[in-house]
Amino acid sequence: MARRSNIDLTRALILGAAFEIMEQEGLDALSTRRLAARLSVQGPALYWHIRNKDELLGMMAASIYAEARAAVPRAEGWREWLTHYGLALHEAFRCRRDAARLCSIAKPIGDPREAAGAIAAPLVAFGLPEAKALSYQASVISLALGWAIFEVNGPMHAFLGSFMDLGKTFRTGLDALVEGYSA
Amino acid sequence: MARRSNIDLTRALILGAAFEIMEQEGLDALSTRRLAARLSVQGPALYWHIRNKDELLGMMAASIYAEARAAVPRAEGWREWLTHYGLALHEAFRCRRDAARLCSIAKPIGDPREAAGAIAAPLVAFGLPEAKALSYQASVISLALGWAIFEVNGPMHAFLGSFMDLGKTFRTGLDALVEGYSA
DNA sequence: ACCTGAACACCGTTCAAGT
DNA sequence: ACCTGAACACCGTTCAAGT
Repeated sequence: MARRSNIDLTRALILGAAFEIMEQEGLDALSTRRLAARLSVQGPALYWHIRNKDELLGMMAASIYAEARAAVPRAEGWREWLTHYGLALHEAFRCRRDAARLCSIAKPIGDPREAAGAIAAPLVAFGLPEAKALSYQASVISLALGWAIFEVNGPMHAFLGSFMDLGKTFRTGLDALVEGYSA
Repeated sequence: MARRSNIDLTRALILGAAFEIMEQEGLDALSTRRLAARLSVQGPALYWHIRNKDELLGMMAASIYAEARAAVPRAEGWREWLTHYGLALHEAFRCRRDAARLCSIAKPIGDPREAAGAIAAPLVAFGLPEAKALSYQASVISLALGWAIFEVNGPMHAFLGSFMDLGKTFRTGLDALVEGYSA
């Protein structure tokens, strides 16, 4: 990635650079000063474009959730969709370094009612009432996030990995959860 | 809590003070310098007793898990125990301020094999094989932690709370998970 | 053995000033 | 409109020196 200069900063540019730092050096290395340096700019310059670091983290988390939703393959029923959504989230939290940690500290951005509608939509399309759709998804997200947090925590990963296959065990739990909702 | 002085520092004293700060001022306020100040001592003094801040956080997390395990009432079968364990964890993560955030970043301390045995014991006592016991508990812990992380995140709590009853929805998910394991 | 003082290399954020 | 320089109030950790 060549060093830029004399190019206007934009929120998209900032978001991209933030992901690059998080993936290459980890969430702890994502400081406003380093981020600015990668954009060939001084630290305070960022504050013209973003309110503060929390807003940036919120944007990053929203982008991760959106990507996972988009990665869910076409399903034939809400059970199948929910399972694949859980798998996609779990994958997203693990493939992008520190994504799980990021999503656990990020504050939501945007309008709740709007977001809720968009989140529930795929399940509502299969005939589930919106309240149930949101309830089911909240648990699936929680399970995926909780698992990913442990898997992404280096020493905890080693700890758990010493007596179980993490991927398989997550799948077993996810299947049990979806199965339980069917009953 | 009267200001101490001229009293030897011990790991127990440090742990207690750390919990006080976390509960009263939040995890972000738990810096080594503040912790030392509360113990009427200079920052570097802590490093004689603990290896570093990570070790301290690990001790705190272990203590939270142990407390939740101890809070589970007598059960008549593994399903009942598992459900109450999930509820106790959820409660522990919510009643102690920032406990969920702490547990999601804390690195495990101590010997894995030893810990695994202790963790699995209650379910093994009900006749479950250790591998299953650990698998079931890992998912219950993940679900409780994932939920708690969202509930404990102020803006996220408001966001989710605007369209669901958090406590009830967690309970529904936990029941579905345990039900699913029974099938 | 246990603690202090001083230092190192950082943070997020603010704000006047520059262009 | 957009960015810089300087500053404020912090971090975790190390290490020689004190007692």
